[in-house]
Amino acid sequence: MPELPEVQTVVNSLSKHLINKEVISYHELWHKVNYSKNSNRISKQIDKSLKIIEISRLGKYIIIKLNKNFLAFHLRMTGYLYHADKLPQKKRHLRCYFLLKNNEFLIFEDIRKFGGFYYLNNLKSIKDKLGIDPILDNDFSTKWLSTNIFKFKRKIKALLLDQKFITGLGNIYIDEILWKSKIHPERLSDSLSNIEIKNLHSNIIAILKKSIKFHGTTIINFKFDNMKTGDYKTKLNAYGRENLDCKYCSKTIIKRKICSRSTYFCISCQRI
DNA sequence: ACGAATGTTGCGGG
DNA sequence: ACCCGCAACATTCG
Repeated sequence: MPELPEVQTVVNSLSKHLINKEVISYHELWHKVNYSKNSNRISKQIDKSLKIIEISRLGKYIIIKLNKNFLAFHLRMTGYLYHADKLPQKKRHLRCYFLLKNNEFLIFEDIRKFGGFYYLNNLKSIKDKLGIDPILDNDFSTKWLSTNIFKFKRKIKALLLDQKFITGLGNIYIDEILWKSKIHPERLSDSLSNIEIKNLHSNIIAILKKSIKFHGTTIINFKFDNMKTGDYKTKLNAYGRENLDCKYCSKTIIKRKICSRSTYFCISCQRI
């Protein structure tokens, strides 16, 4: 579920609570939660003192910098990473947690078990999977987008879903961005006009920034900071609005499988 | 009751 | 290159 704005929201929230906190112990309740399969190393490192230095975002990864090594969490569909001063009452979806000094916790819950973390010496393997970041990377200009978008002949939705092209976008925000840009999701990337690319570029930035301001979008499961939810859901113009009127032209928003994903778009504004 | 759908990613195969 | 289907899971909805 979580895309760039939701991940940024989690990062901002965690930063408020976790900087300089000492890690006392690690507890794993679901064996696949550590993608690196090196949980014994975490425990060894804890014995030699482990401390949280900084929290940041790389694409949809939450990076927790420790005095040695990094945790790189991915929430996938239903992951929920948060700080609390006690464990959740219902442990059903608890997958792992870190006990911190003074009886605080860093808790990872995940209904569908797709989420988890890497425990790494450096972030190279993560960075290698990711393209440009539309919010954090100053190189993401209209010029960057036009020169790179023409290198491919792919459905624009497929290209925007590709984390190695632009990192951080997912199904909801792509539908929102393409709706606002009046671009059909199946348009081929090398067929876009300069003006369409310019709009696409500015809408990517504007929509992501606005959503971050509203703490992201909660459809069903997204939560941050011990049970808070995202308010951008009230701002959605395309995603989830099947059979409702387009807010531009009053024609109908339809839902169709495109790129194997539910895709919402306006039959009139977004022509192929 | 059962099949389909859900915001992600990675893989294999055509 | 590019696209598709499927798998990893649990839960909800029609």
